[in-house]
Parts: sequence; structure tokens; C-alpha cells
Amino acid sequence: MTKNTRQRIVDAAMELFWLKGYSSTSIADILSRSQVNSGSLYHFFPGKQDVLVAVLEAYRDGIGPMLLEPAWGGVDDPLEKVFALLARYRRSIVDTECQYGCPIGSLALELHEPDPAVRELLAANFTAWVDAVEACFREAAYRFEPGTDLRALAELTLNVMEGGVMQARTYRDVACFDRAVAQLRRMIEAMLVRDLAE
Amino acid sequence: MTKNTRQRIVDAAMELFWLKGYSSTSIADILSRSQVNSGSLYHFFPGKQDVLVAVLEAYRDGIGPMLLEPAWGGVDDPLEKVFALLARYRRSIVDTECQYGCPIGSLALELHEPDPAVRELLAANFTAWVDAVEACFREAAYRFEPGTDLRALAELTLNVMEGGVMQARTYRDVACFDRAVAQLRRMIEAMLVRDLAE
DNA sequence: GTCTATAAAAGGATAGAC
DNA sequence: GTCTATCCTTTTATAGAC
Repeated sequence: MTKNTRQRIVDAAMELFWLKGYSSTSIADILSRSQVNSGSLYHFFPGKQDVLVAVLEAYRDGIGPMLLEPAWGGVDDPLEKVFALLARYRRSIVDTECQYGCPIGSLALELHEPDPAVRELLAANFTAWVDAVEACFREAAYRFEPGTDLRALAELTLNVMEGGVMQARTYRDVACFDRAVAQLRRMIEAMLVRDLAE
Repeated sequence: MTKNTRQRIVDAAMELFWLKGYSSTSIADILSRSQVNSGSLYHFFPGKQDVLVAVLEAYRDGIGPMLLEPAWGGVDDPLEKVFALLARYRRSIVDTECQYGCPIGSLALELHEPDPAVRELLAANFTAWVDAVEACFREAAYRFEPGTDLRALAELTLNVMEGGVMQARTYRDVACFDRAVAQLRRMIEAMLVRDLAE
């Protein structure tokens, strides 16, 4: 049984926006990849931007099942969960021969005057990511020096990931990403309580 | 005396690519802003992408006079030069009501299959930036713990800046950038030799 | 909900006179 | 080097039958 039309459109658009970006993806691209006709797409969505909104909602709703859970399979240590998540990005970079871009980060920089709905969904995606990383740090809170700002550390993790992905893509070299993660790891280890640090 | 035509085109394109991105800027946009006619543009440039190349060359060649020197006016301490550079980005964020995007970083994520010439120019811009920051750290090398990887630290500085700009833009809140810089400063201070640390 | 056909505009690029 | 006019393609979106 083939999935419903609306879902096929969102799936196709999600992949195309990731591969080519938003403005370089035409409605015709979406139609041909999803095997849907123009009339059907405009039946479900008023316009291209509304497809983008649906895509961003799908990313936000899928962050657990599509990103975190696959990354965390078999990993129990909360700090290592953070690095397992980063390792998943590394895998994406390698699998795409260093052409990978974080879909949310790329859209956040590509769209220069986004609708409020779009911008808020971009922010919601970042927030969900940072929340998840912060939750890992909190699970390991007792290992950090008292008073450590774990929210700020989670935000820094996102920033380092986004920067590392950007550099790896630009230099076509995953080592850029690796160095970024290594710096982050060194920093985090320096923030741990001495006796408990490995 | 009005500047020569080619320069007017590059100036207009530089601003438009920054404001709207590459694909959202049309040739017509460039023509109307630069007050140049179609025939003249295509006299100097084979096509739109060649204008982009010229813009990226202008950024690369202007990083000293246009970015570093203004940022460093009156700042002598090499470590504070790094933070003065970051403060300049902060100013841009505030001045644009948090719509600022690093022109190079934005293009690096917007362009999904860039020509080799374009990609190499993006990389050259990042390299020039990291080189400059690394040079600051090297000037202050004696203050760091021996063996500190100053190149990696300069790369991290770029990553944190790019991540901070991305978040500030997405959340429309310069505090995102401030927190990123604060984390970086704390990290750098932790890497300094104790007796010399302020 | 889906189909085909097509409108209406915008886009990159070119021609050829001056 | 610069000008106007215009070609050709792509793009978003709509119309209207089924």
C-alpha cells in the first residue's frame, strides 16, 4: 500500500530541500520525485512555503525516532550519548563524501527573510536538539563541577556541531569535524570533577 | 568620479548576496542596484556564477582592511584582538536586528553543489580568517599551557562564531551569540598558564 | 482527491546598434 | 564599453474536467 499523497510530498520535499536547498528545489522537482501531480500538491498546500512548514514540522516531530534513538542504540553513558549523536553526524558527512549539511542549519542560513512560522519552526528544531543534549548532561550532572551551566554547554555543543559540519563541507574533509568534536570533548573533560574523570 | 562598472557590479552583488543569498538574488537585482545595464554585466562576466567568484575574491582580499583592521583599532592585547573580532560580529548582529548572517558561512551552506572555484574560494576565506585568529593566539603563545594546539583553537573560534551567528539569527536574539562567546572565553582562560592568567 | 493543460511571471542570457 | 530589445527556459500557481 502506497503512503498517502500528502506524506509522499513531504518526504520528497524533505529530501530535496536537504540535497539542493529550498530555493533551488522547484515544485516540479517535488512533483516528479513524489510522483504526484500539480493539482494534488496544491490541493494539500497553498504554496511552496507551506510545504516547507510541513517539512520542518516533520523534522521537529522526528528528532527522537529518526535522530536520537538511532544514534543512541546500545549507548548507556549519558555523556557518551552526546558523542554518539555527534558520531551520527560524522557518519552522514562520510556517507555523503563531505557534502552533508545539517538540514536545519542550512535552511536557517539560506532563508534570509523567513516567515515567522518558518523561523519559529527552525528555532523549535534547534531547541529540541539542545534540550536533548542538555538532558544528557543533566543525567551526568553529578560528574560536573558544581555550578556548571549545562544549558550553555548544550548550546555550545550545537554550535560546535554546526560549525564543524560547515567546515567539513567547505573543505570536503571530515577531519575538520573531527577536530571540532575533539576540542569539545577536551573542554567537557576539563569541566568534570577530578576524582570522577576518566 | 563614479567607480568603474565592474566594481559597481561586484559591490552590488556583494551586498545583495549577503542580504538575500545567492539564488534569491537575480541578475536584474544586481543591475538595478548597480545602475548597470545587462550588456555591460555580461561584457565583464560570462554569467552569474562568475560574479559570485568575484565577490568571494573581494571578501578574501578585503578581510584585512575591511574586517580585521577596523575590529582591531585600539586593541593591542593579542587575545583581546580575537574577542574584538567577535565583538564586531556582535555589532553586526545588533545593527541588523539579529538578521545578520556571516556572508561566507551563509554561502557555504546555501550552495549545495558549488563549482570547484567557488568552493575553494569559500575555503580560502575561512582559512584567511582562521590564520588571522591563530596569529593572535601565537602572539600570546607564552600565556598558554605548553603544547596547546593553537590552530585547533582558532578553528574552534570560527566554529563557535558561525554557530553563534546562526543561533542569534534563528532566535532573533543576540544573547545566543553572547553565550557562545562567553563559553569560548571561559574555555580559553582555562587553557592559560595559571600565574599569568588574569 | 486526481488529472491535464496552461496561464502569468521571473529568470538567465544574447543580439546587434551605437 | 554601453545601450535597448528580446529570446528562451524555468517557475509558481490556477483552471476545470473527471
